[in-house]
Amino acid sequence: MMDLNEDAVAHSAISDNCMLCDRKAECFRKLTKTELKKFHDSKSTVTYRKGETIIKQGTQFTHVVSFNEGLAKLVVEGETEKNVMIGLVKPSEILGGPGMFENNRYAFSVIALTKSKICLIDASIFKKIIQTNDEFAESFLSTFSTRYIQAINRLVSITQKQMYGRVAEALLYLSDSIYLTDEFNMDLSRLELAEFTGMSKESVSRIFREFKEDDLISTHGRTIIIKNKNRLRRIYNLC
DNA sequence: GCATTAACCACAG
DNA sequence: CTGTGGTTAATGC
Repeated sequence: MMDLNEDAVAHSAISDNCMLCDRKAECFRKLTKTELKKFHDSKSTVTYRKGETIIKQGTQFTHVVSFNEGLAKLVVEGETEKNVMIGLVKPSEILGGPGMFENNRYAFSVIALTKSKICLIDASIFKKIIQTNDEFAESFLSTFSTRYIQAINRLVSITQKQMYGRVAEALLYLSDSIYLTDEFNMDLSRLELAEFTGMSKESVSRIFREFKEDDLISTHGRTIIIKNKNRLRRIYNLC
């Protein structure tokens, strides 16, 4: 697994050449030179700005996405105006998902939260290599499964936990799985935190205020400092 | 009944 | 977009 600390970022390189690129998703490291060249010859590299839609739910499944730089949210668009956020996406992960084998439509949307760089890979070539290279297939299945489990966990949290537990969960997720530090710049708006926790944005605000009053966290602008992670964990487990 | 949980609304910054 | 206060409805002692 690649980490996000400054050193790693500074020393890793996105290359236009797939063979040299340090940022490609894990499964591509299992490929032979010939296979990798097939991807290289057909891929396109794209940069998205904050707020741009990288994958739109419901559209034709034409490409698999290698997410190589930035931060994005993975959301399911429901019947109402509100989205449900399954989780965040950071480098380097392969994004495709269930639609590729099911109805040939993307099952969710992916939206950039910061400037992001990705590679678009032809889905038919991707599927072909899944059939011929089992190590590649297994590696892909592994990240696929991680998302699947995450989606199930979101479902359980949103239906069974109460608000304090869900906000604590969001903070722990950001700190432990995304930013890998207890002090970070919050890239999610209150509305997006509401999408993640399945709450109203007002309730998110209220609980943030209470967490600040209880000295569990502090904020300076968009910076969040987690001051008492053990108590947050307790709240997550109990509520 | 009364307390708790949490969404919706209105409004100010 | 963010934060607050008031209102309201459902659920649980």
